[in-house]
Amino acid sequence: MIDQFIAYISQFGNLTRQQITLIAAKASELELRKGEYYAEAGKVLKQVGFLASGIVRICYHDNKGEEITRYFFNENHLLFIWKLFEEDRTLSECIQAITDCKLIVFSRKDWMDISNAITGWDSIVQKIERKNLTEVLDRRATLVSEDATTRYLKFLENFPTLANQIPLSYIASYLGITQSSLSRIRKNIC
Amino acid sequence: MIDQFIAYISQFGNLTRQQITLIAAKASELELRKGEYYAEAGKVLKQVGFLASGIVRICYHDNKGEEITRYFFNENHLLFIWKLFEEDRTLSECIQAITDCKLIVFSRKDWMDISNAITGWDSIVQKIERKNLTEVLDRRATLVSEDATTRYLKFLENFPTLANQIPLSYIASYLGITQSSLSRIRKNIC
DNA sequence: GTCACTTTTTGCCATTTGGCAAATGATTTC
DNA sequence: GAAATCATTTGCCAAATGGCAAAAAGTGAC
Repeated sequence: MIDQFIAYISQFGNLTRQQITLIAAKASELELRKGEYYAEAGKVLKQVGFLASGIVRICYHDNKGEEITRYFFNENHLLFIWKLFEEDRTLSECIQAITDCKLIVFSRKDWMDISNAITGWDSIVQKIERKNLTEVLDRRATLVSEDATTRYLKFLENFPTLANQIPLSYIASYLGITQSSLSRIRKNIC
Repeated sequence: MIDQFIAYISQFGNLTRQQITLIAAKASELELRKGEYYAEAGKVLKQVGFLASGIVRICYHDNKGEEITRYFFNENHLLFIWKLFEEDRTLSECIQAITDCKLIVFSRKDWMDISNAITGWDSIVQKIERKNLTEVLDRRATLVSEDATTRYLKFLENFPTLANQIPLSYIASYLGITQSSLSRIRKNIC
């Protein structure tokens, strides 16, 4: 599983064998069952997490107490990497496994050790962070100006493997529509 | 005007007098008239721009040819700083002045010279980039699940100084609603 | 297979928002 | 100040979406 993480990182910059050994030594594995939380709103994000397999969602409670899904991540994503190095690391959203998940995690300290030991690490991580943030931004931002059917079609494009794996209620909430509207939209499309 | 830029940067990290002199030497000023474009979709972003005064909007054309406003920036923002260092610097959106604007600009090369000359520069810029991206993301992403009135109220919160300075058509497009809906919403609120 | 449980679909109607065109208001130009 | 132009509001009706509850379909345990 660590190989998968190394392969992911290597897309963004080269690592020597020594460096890989160092990273592997710091890494630990984490499994989450469907429904479990990786991180909770109001708490501080304490570790870097790489999703090796499974699906998580980012969600929050709005002021009416509704639980709203803001985003999905599937395998090969660093979870909320940008949050770990902001001044305020308190989360406003939670991260929940919606299928069984396997992760590689690093404590914040180990991650910083790696950063100090490996020249170019920060630049690699910055590229990943930028890619993740702009991807989330593009996918969410364009939803605003679309009607419900187009939103759903975009969801299918953006997350082609997810549609049959997760409850429709999460998808509806991600799209900002009700579950019954989504159901009707699906009927019209198929 | 360069002082304003230095003050902005200094929020994110300290600079010596020497470093400030270097930055000032590389900076140049740019004025845009209302309606002029700072950058256009399909072209490559060639410079770093700091908006010292005025308002710009980010907009694009959807597949029906509609022009859609995706975001606004007012003074004290680095414009699309994250885009300048992606592999593909081709813009999918344009940046248009919607009031008269004053900017400080740096060519990509000068910016990289500064980066090489000033230790810690990259880390300062990274903080700014992260702050900008997460701010845009938070503001846009939450719109999806709100109704039109709530969207407009959030716009007023997020951009308190903008409401009376820019055409309602831009605001409506930013909110993903029609101009007539926005007009009715405004009537109900006031 | 049956039961209990959860998820998804459907029907009915209310509400919100869109589409279009005309009217009003604001701004600029001469 | 009048004319021309642009921005905003309004009226009318249609279309899209929401709210609620019941029905149907799917899932897992025994």
